[in-house]
Amino acid sequence: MAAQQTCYCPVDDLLDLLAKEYTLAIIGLLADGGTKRHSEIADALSVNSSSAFADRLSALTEAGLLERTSYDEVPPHVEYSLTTRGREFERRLRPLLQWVTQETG
Amino acid sequence: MAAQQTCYCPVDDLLDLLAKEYTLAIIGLLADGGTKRHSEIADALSVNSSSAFADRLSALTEAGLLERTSYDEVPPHVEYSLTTRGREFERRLRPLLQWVTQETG
DNA sequence: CGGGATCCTAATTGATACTG
DNA sequence: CAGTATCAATTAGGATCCCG
Repeated sequence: MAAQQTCYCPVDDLLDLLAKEYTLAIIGLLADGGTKRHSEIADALSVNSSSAFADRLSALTEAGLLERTSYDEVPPHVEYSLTTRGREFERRLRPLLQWVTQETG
Repeated sequence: MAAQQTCYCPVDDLLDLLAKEYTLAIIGLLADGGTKRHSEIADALSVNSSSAFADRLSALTEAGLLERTSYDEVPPHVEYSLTTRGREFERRLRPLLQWVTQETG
C-alpha cells in the first residue's frame, strides 16, 4: 500500500474517519461553505465527548478537508470551515448519503 | 432517529460497516456483477480473521447489498453477489473513492 | 466448506477534570 | 474558549475450536 503524493490520506483512513462520531455531522454543518467556531459546532452537534470531538476536528484538518483558523486572543478563538477539497468531497458524498437515507434510486 | 421503511439501514450503520475491514474490498471485488464463493472472496482478500470476514458478509447481506445463495451440498457451497441495490450503491460510492485515491478533482 | 461460539488483546468512546 | 489528560466501558479484531 504505497502512499500517493496526490492524496492527503488513503481511502481506508478516510472511511474510518467518516464512520466515527461527529465527522459526518461536522462536514454536513459546514457544507454551506460557512465558517464556525469550535464551540458553535460542538453546540450544534450536542457533543458530549470533547476529546473525540477534538480528535475529529484535527483529523479532518490533517486530511485537508477542514481549514483551521485561530486568532491570538484571550479567550482563544478558533474557526473551522471546509477547504476547497472538503467541499469537493462533500459534493461527492452527498448523493450517496441521500440514496442511503431516501432510497430514491 | 426514526427508522424509515424505505431504507434497509440508517446512514451511520452503513458507514460503520463500510469502515470495517473487508467490507470495501468485498464490494469492490463483486463490483463487476459477478458471483463468487465465500472461499474465493476470502482468498482474494487475504483474510486472516474468518470471524470478522463472515460478519461482514452477513452484515452486507442483511443491509440488502449482497445476495447470498447456498447450495444444499456436502461440502457446503455458498455464493455471494451484489444485489441491484448493492450495485447501485457501488456506483455511487465509486466517484468518491476514485477522488480520494487519485485526487482528480 | 461455511460459519457460529468463545476467549483474549487492541483500539475507541464517554465522562470528567484540568490548562494556556 | 479550545483543547489535553486520564480512566472506565464498549467495541473491533485475531485465533481457535467445533458443528452441519
